[in-house]
Amino acid sequence: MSYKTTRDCIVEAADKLFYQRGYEHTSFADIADAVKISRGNFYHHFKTKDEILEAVIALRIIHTRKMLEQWEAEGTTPAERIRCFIRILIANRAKIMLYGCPVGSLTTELAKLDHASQDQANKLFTLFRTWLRKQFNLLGREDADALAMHLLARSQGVATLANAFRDKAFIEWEAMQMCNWLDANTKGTGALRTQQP
Amino acid sequence: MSYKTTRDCIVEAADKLFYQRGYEHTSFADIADAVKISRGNFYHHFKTKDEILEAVIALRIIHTRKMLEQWEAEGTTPAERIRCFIRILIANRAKIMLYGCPVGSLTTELAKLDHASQDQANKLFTLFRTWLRKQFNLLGREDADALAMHLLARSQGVATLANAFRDKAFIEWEAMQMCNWLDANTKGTGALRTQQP
DNA sequence: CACAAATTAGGACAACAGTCCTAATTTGTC
DNA sequence: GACAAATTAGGACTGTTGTCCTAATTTGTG
Repeated sequence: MSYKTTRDCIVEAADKLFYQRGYEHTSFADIADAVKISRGNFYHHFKTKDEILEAVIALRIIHTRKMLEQWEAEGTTPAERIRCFIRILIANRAKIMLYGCPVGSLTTELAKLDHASQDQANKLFTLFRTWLRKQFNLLGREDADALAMHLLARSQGVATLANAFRDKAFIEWEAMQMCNWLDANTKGTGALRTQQP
Repeated sequence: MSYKTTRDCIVEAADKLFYQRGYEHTSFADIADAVKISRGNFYHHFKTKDEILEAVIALRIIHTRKMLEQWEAEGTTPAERIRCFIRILIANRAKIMLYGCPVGSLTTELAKLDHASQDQANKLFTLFRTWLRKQFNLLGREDADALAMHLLARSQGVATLANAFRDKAFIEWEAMQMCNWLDANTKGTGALRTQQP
């Protein structure tokens, strides 16, 4: 079992291409070429391009959930978990410099297209937002949601500028600053260890 | 004199549509409809779509330069001038919620298209970066460029999230936080008045 | 007014997009 | 092995895109 189905291959290829080239600039033919199947076969699995986008977003949501759960397990303190979030900027810096943030660039594009899947794509942001808010809550912060949004915004801005300027050092510098900011906002409450959910 | 030429009308309409719908999602016909001219006339002024983009970017650069010069004149201190920059988030919040930041969303799109005008579009970012760096320099900060990039990144992030969540209060809150951050980084040097350039 | 230049209109053109159909092939089950 | 279901291939179709051509009209100049 667990052989990759054709459908899975399509979604994975579309996921990659939507990230690298954008949704609209990726054609059926592009995806079909990447998976090496015919366009006819394609249509058997997805009736419209919008359906592929939905599947791609659903896949990204699953991956994101999994990642957040892993951070939940890895991080021994809420602050350490939040640092996991900050570190993805470092880990993905090469791709970020080339294509920006997968979440931010998709939501921005769909907003301009006024696309029906806007809300679904925004759920990706909400996943991070809710998760971060939870961590800040565990740290006893009343303004947990504002802090979560603040951190999300900063990482988005870093991705946008790093993409424009192709600046690796900037990503690393700003990630460090975000960790410093986190420490400053964690002082006093940071020693708090949290139970497993 | 100073009647708007057809060319000017085209560039203005394209500027607006590129911002609202994105470059690729805006067609020749869309622009022609907006200006109410025929596609044939269109081609007389611009041989390719890329040429329109170049003209739009050139126009934006001019507008940006003008705006920065105005802030230079308005702001009595570098800190006050930087606050002018922060305040555009507030002033343009309605459009930002609908379409994001004109600079950020364009550079992100062109990066994905691997478009020839990427560098030109990035010049818009560089204009703000250089201007902000200059202000921080006048405040005696050795890390002026890092501070400029930091502020740019934060405003980009705010625009991206405000666009995704359609959250007006978030823009206002974050703009206030940026002003607070500015004050904290201006203390001691802030009283420094600067000469006109 | 005359005449050349610039501008405008309308449509032709090939390329490409997303969509959909039909026939061949493979797969799974009795 | 037989047969139904699922999958795949290849191409047709319709609309749209960017590009380009030609003819008509307007504009400016002597």
